[in-house]
Amino acid sequence: MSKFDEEDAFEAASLPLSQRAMGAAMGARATPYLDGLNPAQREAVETLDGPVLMLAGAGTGKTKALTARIAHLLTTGRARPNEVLAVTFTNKAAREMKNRVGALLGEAVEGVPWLGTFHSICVKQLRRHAELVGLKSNFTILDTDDQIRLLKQLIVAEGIDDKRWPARMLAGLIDSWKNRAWTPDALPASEAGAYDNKGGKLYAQYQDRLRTLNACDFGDLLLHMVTIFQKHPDVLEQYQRWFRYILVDEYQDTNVAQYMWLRLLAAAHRNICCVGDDDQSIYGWRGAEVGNILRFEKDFEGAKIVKLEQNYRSTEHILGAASGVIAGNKGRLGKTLFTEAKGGEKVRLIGHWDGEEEARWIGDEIESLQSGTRGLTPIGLNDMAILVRASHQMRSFEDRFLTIGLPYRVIGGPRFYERLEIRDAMAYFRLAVSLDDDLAFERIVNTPKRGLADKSVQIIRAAANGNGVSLIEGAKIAIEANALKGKAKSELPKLIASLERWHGLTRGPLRQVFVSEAEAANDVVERFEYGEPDVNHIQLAEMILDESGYTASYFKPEDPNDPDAAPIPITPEAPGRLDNLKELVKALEQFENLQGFLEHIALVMDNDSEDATEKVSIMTLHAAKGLEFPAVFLPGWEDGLFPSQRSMDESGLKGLEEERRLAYVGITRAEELCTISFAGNRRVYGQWQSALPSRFVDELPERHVEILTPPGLYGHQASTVGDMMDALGGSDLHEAAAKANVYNSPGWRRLQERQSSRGMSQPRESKNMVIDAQAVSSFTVGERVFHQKFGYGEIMAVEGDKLDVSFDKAGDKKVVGKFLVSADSAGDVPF
DNA sequence: GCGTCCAATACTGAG
DNA sequence: TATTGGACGC
Repeated sequence: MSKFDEEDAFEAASLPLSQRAMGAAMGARATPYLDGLNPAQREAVETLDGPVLMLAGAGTGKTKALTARIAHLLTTGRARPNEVLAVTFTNKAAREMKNRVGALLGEAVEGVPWLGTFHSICVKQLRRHAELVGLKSNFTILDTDDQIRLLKQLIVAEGIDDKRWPARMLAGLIDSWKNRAWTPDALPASEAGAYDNKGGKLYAQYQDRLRTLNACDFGDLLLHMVTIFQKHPDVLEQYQRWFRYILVDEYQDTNVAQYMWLRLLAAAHRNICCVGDDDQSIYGWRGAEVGNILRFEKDFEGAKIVKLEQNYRSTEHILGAASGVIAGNKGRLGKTLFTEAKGGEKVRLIGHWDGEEEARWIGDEIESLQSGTRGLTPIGLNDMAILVRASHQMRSFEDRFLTIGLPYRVIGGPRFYERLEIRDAMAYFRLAVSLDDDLAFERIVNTPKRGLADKSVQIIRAAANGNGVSLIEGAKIAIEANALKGKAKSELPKLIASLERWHGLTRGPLRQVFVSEAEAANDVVERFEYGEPDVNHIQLAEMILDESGYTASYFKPEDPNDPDAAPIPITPEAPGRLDNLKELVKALEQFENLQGFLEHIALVMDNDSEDATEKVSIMTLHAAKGLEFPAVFLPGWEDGLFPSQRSMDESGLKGLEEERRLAYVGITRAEELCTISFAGNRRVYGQWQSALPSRFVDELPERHVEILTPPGLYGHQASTVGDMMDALGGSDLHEAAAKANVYNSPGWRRLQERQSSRGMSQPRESKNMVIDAQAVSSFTVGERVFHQKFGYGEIMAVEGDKLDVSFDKAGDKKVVGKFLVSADSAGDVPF
């Protein structure tokens, strides 16, 4: 938003009431957005004054209610668009809400300018008041990577062994302190002692350092605003008058800092409407306090509580399964979701031998759903999603889908701006905008390589520190003092000259402009502004990437003697990096200048590219919150993976309950078809590990679940591996062995137990196909064996189920017996 | 100062 | 297994 819009907004807040009433009269329009709301939703929409807590279960139309509420505020003239503050957690949610408000209101009313994430709104505010916390309004926002580099410098300077005390750990601590709105001086003694007793000290140093760098991290955005509101009541009052109506999405995910920020803003008028679902609180690990939602009534006395309990999203079975799982949690606010939808498919459950098998099966399943075999209506790829617990699970799906040519998109993978080349390019842009951005300077001073490595940087840094100036000024001093040698001596002046030239091109010539009467009254005598620059920011960006030699550094000339020969990439990923840089430059088109762009990148830019082609979505359960799909796959339901071992170790029962909510979120994303799966074995760090099915599997109510049989074994009689291979019609031993052992995995046995206890039909002849456990796991020293991955080998030693095997090709390994097949029983199958 | 090799480490998760 | 960072050699 431009400066002028902001001024407008301030004026709006101070409009006389009579004029507002006039606006209301003129704005008395039809209210079509109220049609189709159920009584609860309608109540939530129409209760405009005073605190409202909307407890909205999954799929109960909460976004609909929220957007209708905004439309209602505006249409009835209660508020002008700039008097409404609407906060979300993710960019995606903000975008969605913007679109929907726009659609409800048509062209009639401009969207709500103060609709955004906590972070983006805080940046806007902090730019206005930066000086109150010792920053300039053009401060830079550091991402996690910058943050860790900076911390590392401080840690090393303190003489701490950063091996034993990693910077990441400190970053995590500081982040959690900021989430709880603890500034260094307010840090409880119990916390300050963390990190080898130096946590508090380093936190203070870090904040000082950020201030001198004119920078802040994500956590600071909120923390600084809370500090400002607390120390400068006049500023707070301004915003309280300004934001007459506040709406908050996903309230269950607010951390203490966000909660304080909201409470301060709403304290005067109390027109705050929070929407949340305690059952979907899945961000405890980053400081979210479910307590915030539980104590809403206490904080805002007389709050109206509206429960949205009718689910419009999922079938009866899906809802039943989700409710069954979440019922295992204690201390819920207690909502009872219901649906009028009847019938539909049960939640499907299937066990697999390993993660690859699971990926294969899901790939096949997606293809058959897509083509509508099995008499079902075809489902488009856009309507299917795979939701995983941890991002590393995505890999097996990507691999598989690439081999079968199934189009997919990964949502929320490594963010666009976190990529190496984007960060490098951004560092150049940051320097062009502000020459004293030391972090950016350090990043690119020797990128591409120009002979300015550690030693030169140390000299520059010493010169800068010694004179209390920025690195670029320090560099100039170092040059003056002739402190540099070799290549550095010639390259550094060139770099500085380029940077200064680019900086000069970010703006036009300085010229005197007219002083308004208002300014004159405030003793402004004269005023200068920069004119239009000679080159626009897009040309400038291209110029920087080109002249710095950055783009060229990814390529080498095919033929050094022929200048026209096509350059060839130095690494295989170079062309991709170049594409990303092009995309970066293209994104610049939407902005007026580099500065505006830099902010957008840091805070908003994600890589959910709106792509026209149909694709299956792959994402984490966290990223899936707020989304819905007709068909959802939930793989990897294994204890340790989901629920995550780490979560349980760190937070015990609390952690387990959060995992359970995550399961609830996952199941409730599905509209029609929900398929849960687990694998008995999975590669972790390249090592095979076996696991039991998730305890959440056992919590699924049986009447809502259908158990599927793994493929390939229907109706065949087989008693040996060889027979089975014949039965499978394949000569692939790997596959046959894998299939056979499905029936040995604990998960499979548990499935079977469940089936037989309910008197359900078992997969035919499965008993016969179970390879005798003894045959699989008892080996003798000297025996020849075969392993899926390592090939043939000889048993050297046996310790319980762990075997030392000397493989012919792969060398000596320790493996678990169940991964081995006796070489004899493997037969003479050719490989 | 730069490149290469080896060892340690990582895989919860968002802005 | 993939990546990364530090030690080491040129």
